[in-house]
Amino acid sequence: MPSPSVSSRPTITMESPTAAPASAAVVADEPGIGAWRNFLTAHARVTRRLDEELQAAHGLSLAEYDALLQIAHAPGRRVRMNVLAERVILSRSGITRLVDRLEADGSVQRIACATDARGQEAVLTEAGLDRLRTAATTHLDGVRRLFLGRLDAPALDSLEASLGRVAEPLASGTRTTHEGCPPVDA
Amino acid sequence: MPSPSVSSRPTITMESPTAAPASAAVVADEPGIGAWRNFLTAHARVTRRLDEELQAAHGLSLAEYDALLQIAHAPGRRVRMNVLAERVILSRSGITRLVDRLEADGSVQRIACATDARGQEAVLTEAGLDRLRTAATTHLDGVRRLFLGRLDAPALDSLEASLGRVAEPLASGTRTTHEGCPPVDA
DNA sequence: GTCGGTTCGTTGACTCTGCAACCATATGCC
DNA sequence: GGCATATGGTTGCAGAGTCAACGAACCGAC
Repeated sequence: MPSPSVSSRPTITMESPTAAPASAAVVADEPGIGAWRNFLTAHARVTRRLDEELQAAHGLSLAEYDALLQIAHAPGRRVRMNVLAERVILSRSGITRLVDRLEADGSVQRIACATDARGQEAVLTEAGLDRLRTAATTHLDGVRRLFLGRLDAPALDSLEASLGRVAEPLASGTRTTHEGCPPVDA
Repeated sequence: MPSPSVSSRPTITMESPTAAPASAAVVADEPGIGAWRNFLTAHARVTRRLDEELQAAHGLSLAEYDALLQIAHAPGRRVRMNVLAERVILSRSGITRLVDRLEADGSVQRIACATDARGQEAVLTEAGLDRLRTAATTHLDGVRRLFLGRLDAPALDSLEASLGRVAEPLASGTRTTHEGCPPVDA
């Protein structure tokens, strides 16, 4: 996995009034900053751990796992590269390469889109589904242990609502593209 | 910046009882999973945006900003590489390289640790402090706009508490190393 | 002392990601 | 139909991160 990075909290303070050249301090103790920092820290630590576990047990990165999951959820188990990129939150080139890897190991197959000649779809293979299923037990176990298990129901609800409010407005431009190509089979 | 990746939510379901080879579905609608997904999505989207802004306006990545901030906070504005890595949540080699970059642009200087000959400390230069200060306005503005501004005080408190509980237990081994080398100057 | 095991920071090799450029196709307008 | 523009996916390249291996220094037992 890439890597996190935790930040924030500046403001200006004087170290010592008549101090040497090393003068002003930089820290903001604005209210809410604690939440922000914990947000960053929690994310960095938890995802790092989950990624390690997933990698060790199944040779999958979190991003790859997520991609498999997204495809599995899609109707017909196929998704346009386009849409997949947006869901996994990766650039288009990033998705191209990620799907390359998944295709190389047989978890996914690329097919041309029936209605748009420039389109490609990633479809989950049986092998990919198996892979996802077994990986899921590891992953879910980790999520429960490291995240869900630390929080009670009200906290989870509150978290979901709050973070939903944060995430929503940043949804990338209104998607016009349909998630897959039209019904192909019966 | 690296990159996120959002995941989760498996379970097994049959698509259609007597369906073809493409059989089981994978999705878990375990309670709490919504919170987890929003957590991942919110983080991915917000940090991506903040990173872009910081990069565009000041040529700093979020990780670099964070490192500068951590150093600025430390007493004497110097921190052992060691400790810095842990705070920024980067591997040791990652920190070595990040500090390389900051040193190259004059924001930081490396000095030998007085009490431990194998140690190095990163110290903030005046230029680095300026850089941090100007970047801070951009960054803080972004954090307020994209994160803090979406949440009211109780939500922030709850978030801070919840995510604190998540992050805490994952703190890396009890740090014995002191954050900097002993008092060097007056 | 000194010897074995650790810890510190750096380096080399590699992986993953994004950006910009690219070609192919789609779409709207004339 | 024919052209200008936008969109979809891939590719070259560069940036940033990890892991494993390394030398140097520390630390404790003997």
